[in-house]
Amino acid sequence: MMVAADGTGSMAAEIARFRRFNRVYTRYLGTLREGMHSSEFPLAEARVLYEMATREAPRSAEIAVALDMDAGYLSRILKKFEEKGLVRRKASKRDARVAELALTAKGRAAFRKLDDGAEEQARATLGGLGAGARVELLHAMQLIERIVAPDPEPKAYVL
Amino acid sequence: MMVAADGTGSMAAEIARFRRFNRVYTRYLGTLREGMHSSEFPLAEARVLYEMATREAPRSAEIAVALDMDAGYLSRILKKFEEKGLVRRKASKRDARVAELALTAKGRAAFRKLDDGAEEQARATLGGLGAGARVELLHAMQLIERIVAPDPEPKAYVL
DNA sequence: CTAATTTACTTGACTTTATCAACTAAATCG
DNA sequence: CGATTTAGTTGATAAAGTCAAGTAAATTAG
Repeated sequence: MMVAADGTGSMAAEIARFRRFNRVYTRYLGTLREGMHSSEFPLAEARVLYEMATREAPRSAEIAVALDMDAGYLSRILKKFEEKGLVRRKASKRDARVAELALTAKGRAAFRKLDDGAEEQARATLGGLGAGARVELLHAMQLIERIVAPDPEPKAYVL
Repeated sequence: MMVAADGTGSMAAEIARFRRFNRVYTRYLGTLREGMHSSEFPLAEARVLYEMATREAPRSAEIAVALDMDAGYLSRILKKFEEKGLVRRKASKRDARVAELALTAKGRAAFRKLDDGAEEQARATLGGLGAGARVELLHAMQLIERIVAPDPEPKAYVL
């Protein structure tokens, strides 16, 4: 029986490669040592800031969905941000249940700093690459993104 | 001035794409909700199990390096595993400082379960794809892996 | 050979993160 | 109106993760 004599690879081999990528990439992202090399904000907070900064009129529920994050947890983060003067919350006139969120100037500044850091880091990685490799890399990322982005399922097993 | 009228993209655009991939992928991996949909082991523990299961004679320091994980934290995880009967630790005859680690039968069983889950999950993702897309995806992953794997730097800013 | 250093890992002492259920309060539906 | 649903907050913990100090064995230097 002839299986995968071409470049296709057996299903088992494909699965192994897929999984290896996840391991390598989580390692690359530092998933296992949150905060260890303490950047100013832990990832969750940074991402909340990001969502706030890139939305017109951010609302808690939106952010929670976007980040797949517990609402209570998010609420506390937002409270903390408010105490630090990064975020303003005020009840919507329309619907008094919803809090209209906004970054303060200070919040925007904090975000900008993070954003610059991320930009810098990305630049450093891409910069060491050569135009060809860069194009390939970006192409690869876009491809993966298209496959993976629409999947809302929690991936419990990055192993 | 003509910039990137081909498919190349400006540097800024490339950076944006690179960063978006990281955001999408961390979301996909569920980085922001560790344990939320409680799988049997939190990611850190699962990965430790993985390292143990895939090494000949695992040692604590090796695993800590492989996973970029705090040694103290790892020590506790190992202790917990030992208490649960998943791991055996005994001092090396050679060097009494180093603990020779080994999975017990129970530990191997626990790993197998996780491993099967991961396999299953990977299979589900790949299975919904069609041979062509699958080949492309794996190819893309391999490419990214090659670029990213050798980089030991902690990526603080996935933003 | 002994004393200082280094290596390998463990422990104490916390701080942060994260979860989940219970709880207000406002809006909507029947 | 009363019953639900929706939005977000809180209490109560649990779990994760960090960092420094500590123990003990091995290595190195004098």
